[in-house]
Amino acid sequence: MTCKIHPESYDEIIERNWPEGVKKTKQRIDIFKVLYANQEPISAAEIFTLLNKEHPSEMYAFSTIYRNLIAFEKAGIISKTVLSTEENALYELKTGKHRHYAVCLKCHKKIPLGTCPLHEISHEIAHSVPGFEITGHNLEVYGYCKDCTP
Amino acid sequence: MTCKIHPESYDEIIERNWPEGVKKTKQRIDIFKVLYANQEPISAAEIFTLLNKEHPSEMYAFSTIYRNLIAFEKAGIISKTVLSTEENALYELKTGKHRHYAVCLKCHKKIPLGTCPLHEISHEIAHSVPGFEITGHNLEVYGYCKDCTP
DNA sequence: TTCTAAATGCAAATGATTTGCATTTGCAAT
DNA sequence: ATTGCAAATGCAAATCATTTGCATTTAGAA
Repeated sequence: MTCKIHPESYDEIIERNWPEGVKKTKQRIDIFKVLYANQEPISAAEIFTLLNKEHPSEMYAFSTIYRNLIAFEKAGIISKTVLSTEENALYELKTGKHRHYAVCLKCHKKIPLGTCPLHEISHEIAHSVPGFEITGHNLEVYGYCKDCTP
Repeated sequence: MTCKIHPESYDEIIERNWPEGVKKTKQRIDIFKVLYANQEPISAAEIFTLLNKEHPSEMYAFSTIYRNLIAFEKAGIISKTVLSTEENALYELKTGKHRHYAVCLKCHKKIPLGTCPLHEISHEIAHSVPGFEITGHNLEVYGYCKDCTP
């Protein structure tokens, strides 16, 4: 949570959230910034476009972006999501609690569900597949957002 | 439901389930049979392998399989599922009610959940994204099946 | 400042899925 | 049954997201 009286600089934010054992490079810092600035999960292609638009002189290679997204994911600070309604995988900084989205089929906006609706019924789900050890789940709600109601 | 006294032949099953306006070809019928015989959702690659193993003399092209899966999906008799834990899209004949699976991360077995756990809480979900018109959802539970518990 | 393992950029490889096109086939009208 | 034509097929080539190999650059420890 940003504080109005002592606003955090990116340097401070990065300092405080940087994962242990991950070398700080210009590219990684810039990818982190894009993820931090984006309130929605974002694709590698979008990160690529943003970075190369923002820094027209430099080059941020696709492979670098993918490799670093994998590095961040392994380090545990971002999560990767694959949605059946999106052609690309999406990445976002972890917020502590896992999150699901309502995805607009038209404009592709992603609206976070306030809470995980499965949390309260996790016992029943576990009960319905006896002998199966559940380690996680994915949920994707789709339809049309307020601006795109057909 | 198959009847023991008058077991249905594939011909009868196909006759009764064939979608309106879809031309019957050898390849389509064989793809249908594979889908019908499989209790689990199956990938295009698996269908390809099964068909070409079963009919070594003929050739079932990948493109034909994909095109016909699309045709069946458009005709409304199969559903396509994209799981974040599987590299290929999966297809299955529709059973009337939609279904979700617990997917084993090791052996990739898919165990159907008895009921959709979201059905009973659909109001709350809808309520949590006001103004959003929900048209569907995907749910994927993953972990380790009884034979693969680590 | 020096050194080395790790990170980068680029181009080429991958792997699932799609598409173009020439040939074949289902099936409706004869 | 035969014919005709739109639709379906097989094949190869194209896509498109993602990954990988390799020569070069760079972060950061010594």
